[in-house]
Amino acid sequence: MAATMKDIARETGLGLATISKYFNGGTVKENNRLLIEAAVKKLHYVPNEMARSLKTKQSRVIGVVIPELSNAFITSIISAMEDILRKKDYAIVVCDCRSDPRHEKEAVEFLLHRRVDGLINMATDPTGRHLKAALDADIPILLVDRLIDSLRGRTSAVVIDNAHAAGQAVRKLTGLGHRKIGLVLGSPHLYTTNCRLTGYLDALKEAGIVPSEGFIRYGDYTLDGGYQAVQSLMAMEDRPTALFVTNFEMTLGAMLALNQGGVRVPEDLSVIGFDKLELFGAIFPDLTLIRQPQLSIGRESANLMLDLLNNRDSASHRIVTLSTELTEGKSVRAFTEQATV
Amino acid sequence: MAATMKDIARETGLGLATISKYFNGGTVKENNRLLIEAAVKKLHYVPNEMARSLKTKQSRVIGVVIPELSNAFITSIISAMEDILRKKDYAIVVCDCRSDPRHEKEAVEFLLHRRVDGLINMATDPTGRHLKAALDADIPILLVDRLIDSLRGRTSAVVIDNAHAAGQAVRKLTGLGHRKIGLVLGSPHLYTTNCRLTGYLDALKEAGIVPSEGFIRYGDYTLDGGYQAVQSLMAMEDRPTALFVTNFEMTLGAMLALNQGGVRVPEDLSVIGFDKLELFGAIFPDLTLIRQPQLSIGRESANLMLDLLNNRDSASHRIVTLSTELTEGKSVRAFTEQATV
DNA sequence: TTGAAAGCGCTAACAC
DNA sequence: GTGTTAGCGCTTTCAA
Repeated sequence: MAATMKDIARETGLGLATISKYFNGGTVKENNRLLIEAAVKKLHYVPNEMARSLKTKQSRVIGVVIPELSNAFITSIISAMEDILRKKDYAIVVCDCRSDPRHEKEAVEFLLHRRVDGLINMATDPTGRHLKAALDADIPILLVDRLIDSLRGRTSAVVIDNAHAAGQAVRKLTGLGHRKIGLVLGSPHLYTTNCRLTGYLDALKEAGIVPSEGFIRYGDYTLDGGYQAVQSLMAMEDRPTALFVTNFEMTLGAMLALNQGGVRVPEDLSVIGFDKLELFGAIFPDLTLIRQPQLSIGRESANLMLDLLNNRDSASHRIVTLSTELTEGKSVRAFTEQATV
Repeated sequence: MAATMKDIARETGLGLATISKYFNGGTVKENNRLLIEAAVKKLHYVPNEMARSLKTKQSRVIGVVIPELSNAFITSIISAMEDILRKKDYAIVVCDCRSDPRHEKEAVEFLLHRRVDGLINMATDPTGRHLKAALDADIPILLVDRLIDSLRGRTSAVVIDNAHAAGQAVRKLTGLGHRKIGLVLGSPHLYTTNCRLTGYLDALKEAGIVPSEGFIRYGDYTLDGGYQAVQSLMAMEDRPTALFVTNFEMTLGAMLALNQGGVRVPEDLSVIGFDKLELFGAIFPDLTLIRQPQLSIGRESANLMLDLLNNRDSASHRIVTLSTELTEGKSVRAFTEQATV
């Protein structure tokens, strides 16, 4: 059905090689150029990228495996990546593995069959087993947001400085005199969870505060999890005077729990949230929060991948660490005795 | 580098065809099966989907062109689609055109080069010009959420009954005695905007109410647009007693404007919103709203596309219209004189 | 500048 | 059941 280069060769009376050269930016006699262009129009010729890929051994496709597509943090990163990659004529095929390691592994294999030139992964499986096949295939792998210990040196990565981010928040709070600081973390064992916990503990230590297990909750990075965590935190007899919540959804959940529980922010409780996504600003405009640079994460990832693709030989794996920012709002105030009433 | 079928043929001493048959589910002698499997393991053989595509003239890729990836309504549809498509071994490559018709056209061409087997499009360009090339290429096209008049009969589609949806909302309101009903629409000329407007007008007519231009606002389907629209609506001297907002983001914006403006819902104003997305339920749990079945939209789309792919011959284009649901909340009450104070 | 020809990795007749 | 072979649409030497 569809016209091929052969068709346009016949139509123009030229050889295949000439047509090919024309499409690849080679020099062709003016006259022949016109001929070719006319034939292309006439026959609705569309180059077949698959055939080309077979020959060049480059699919110009990057596989992207993520835990969840319906997550604003993730989609904003992907948008930024796609922008850059598509400009370089790379397509991305996104696989949402629903935070299921089994699906994740299948997704990687699926993409490998399709001969993606590279793989970008926001890993669900912290062991990195799902990437074994990709490692074998020797294509560049880029981890985003979450590092995998066992793969150190074998992949590149773009992450934020999680420990520092948590430290920023907690130091802000201790600086204001708070000593009982609640922490709402994501699922245990997740890379970001651990890092943020470390940052929290370090900052407390700095301030000479002995951490209390009771102030630490795991909220699964979900709205509901954050809601529950904060409810239980507020139900303590000796409850925290300040709170640091470590992702977007949980911060939302936390605020809802506080609103519903009649806890005033910052009068009764100082709160620092996480991730300034669009919706957020609108809903809780005055929240103090730690902002991750999603745009930069996406851009850096795309550029790093492009780099990796162009320097296949060198084992040039890098870890890019982006820093976060503390956005001042009005949800934090200095600790005073009365505040805890 | 990567092993090919030839390699595993050599390794096993079998013929190419046998290997191929093995991979395509043909019957192979038990002994040879074992041989092949061993060789696959040993050589890390991974089938090359591109070569296969070249031969079979099927890429098993569906292109998806959407206006915006960072939109929860859209991503929830895509997730549902991907689930089904991937089970049938189809990949989707998603292109986010940022609501820009030029990008949209480029995206379609980009996908056509890659020889996608089908195209799913939530159209930005209402003229449908961007799909011309795809029509020429004679691949199945499926419109989602937005119909394109000029393409009637040449594409399939999955949409909701927009007019009915708006009617449901407005009838609810008129049934409760409201006669001054504000309407916040998306961008003018968009398919859904028009349909929803029609539904609104029809329902008013039914109730014997003469529509007032002043009660109709265009909010661009954005949070900000909704916010502005509602602010201006509330600033009217003779303001509406009820409000229907026609998408998720704008409903959010509307609620924020109302909260900030000190307008009580439903005491001062009855409100019906749109799209029950996860976050929403948590933030405004008691909102009465029109719910679109995103999951079904995604599933129907995937299944319809699969169908189209399998019945290439028949001109079996269909439009599937899904219905919406009115979810009762507490943001609506009967009109009383005092209410408008 | 142009053309002929080989081959990328696979499938699908067809013959054995 | 299995092997031989001819392409799929393109790129890329190599000669002309």
